[in-house]
Amino acid sequence: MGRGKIEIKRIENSTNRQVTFSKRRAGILKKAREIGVLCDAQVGVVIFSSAGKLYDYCSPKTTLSRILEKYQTNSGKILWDEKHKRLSAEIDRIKKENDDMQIELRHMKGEDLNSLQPKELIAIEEALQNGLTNLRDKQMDHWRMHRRNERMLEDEHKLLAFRVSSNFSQGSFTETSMKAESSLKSSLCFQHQQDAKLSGGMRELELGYHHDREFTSQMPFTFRVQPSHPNLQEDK
Amino acid sequence: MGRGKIEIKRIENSTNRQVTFSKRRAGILKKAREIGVLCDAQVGVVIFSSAGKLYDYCSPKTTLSRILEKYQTNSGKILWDEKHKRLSAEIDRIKKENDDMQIELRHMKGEDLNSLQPKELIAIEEALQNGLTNLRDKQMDHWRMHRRNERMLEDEHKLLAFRVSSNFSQGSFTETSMKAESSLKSSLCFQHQQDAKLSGGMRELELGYHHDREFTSQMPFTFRVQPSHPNLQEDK
DNA sequence: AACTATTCATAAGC
DNA sequence: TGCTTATGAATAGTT
Repeated sequence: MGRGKIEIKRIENSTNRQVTFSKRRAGILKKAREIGVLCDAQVGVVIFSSAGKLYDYCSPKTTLSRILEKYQTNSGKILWDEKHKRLSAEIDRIKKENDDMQIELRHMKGEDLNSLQPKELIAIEEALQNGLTNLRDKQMDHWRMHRRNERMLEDEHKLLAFRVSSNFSQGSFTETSMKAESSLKSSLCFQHQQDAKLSGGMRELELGYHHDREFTSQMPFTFRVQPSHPNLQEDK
Repeated sequence: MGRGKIEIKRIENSTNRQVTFSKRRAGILKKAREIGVLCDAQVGVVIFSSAGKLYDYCSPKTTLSRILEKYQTNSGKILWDEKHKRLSAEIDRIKKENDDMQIELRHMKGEDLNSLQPKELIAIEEALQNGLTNLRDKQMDHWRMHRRNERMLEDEHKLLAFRVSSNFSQGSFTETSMKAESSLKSSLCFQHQQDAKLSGGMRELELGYHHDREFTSQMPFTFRVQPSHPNLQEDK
């Protein structure tokens, strides 16, 4: 389509090649635009001149990224770089891990058990039983800590009550009152408090329990016991 | 360039559009090939029809990947960024899901309970208890199925034994022996077998259990019972 | 799918 | 590069 027919082979004259490139490039991009409009197609074109200059076209309402993404899902060919491969591989890996855990979790909740063999059911039963044992141990720990803390506060309360009363009656601390206090200390399980002070943050943790008024009602009935001092007042 | 000039706008007639698409697509791909040869250019073309079908062209001696890589370094635009971000976001999302499940699973196994509040412990305890209940229901189902199958086989065995013995003693089935068999059938829990036959594939399933010699040893001790006929021989 | 009348793209020349 | 023009290619509408 020109003044003469040309053979389709590399144009050796560089100027000529450059001119032809410009004309044909414009032609292609125009055609690309046209087919997009006429036929409602999505087109992406990337052209590099022999000099390495870039020209491109992409249908409006989309991006090269999106077209290429679609290209990949559609063709199965992978255009992206190593990093993306790694990301995709990781997604696949995590998804699988996820599915496995989901299944295990369902099983632990007693769901979707139909496909399992008796042997597998036993394994799950053991896991549940084991979990329950561990959990109840932990609950027992909590409970003991709570009880110990309660006793400590009781002791402190008695000690303070003693100090206040001797202060009122004598006006100051005497050797006698100190001695009496010391004796009171050892008669109470005061050592608990010393232990707690040594273990730093533990103290706060334990006090935390005391302030949680819901605690007792939350204890499972298995561990709920009668208070040893039914008349002890809660501090307000 | 056809019988008449056309306006560059979407062709409404779908057949027409499809035909035009085919023609022009071929034209573009041909032009792409030609400019590559004539002008020593590198070309990549991706076209999606309105139906979503993919057509593409890429200069020989290269790949779309390489062209697009060059596109990115040359244009500064990063084609993958969008996709990359989405992948990373998805990874984060799945990982979080994963972690949550991991934690839940640990808790269900009675691990890592230290940071939990008593209230949370109770919730887990309930989940475990519930799981155990569901699981044991399922085990009970299995067990019942197994037992039923066992009974059926026992009955069949008795029936066959009866037939064989009357065959030997009388040489053929007499009315008397038929009557006796009928009476034997109703005295046995033969109805079970009839039920099973009605329910198609169930029979195979149940027989499967009988062949699983590990079954009994796998039953949790809670459901393991004494055989009702301790002297019944297993078939070898 | 083929045909063909037309329009379009473009090679060569300036 | 841009413009012109002759010519071959592409293709719209038809069969």
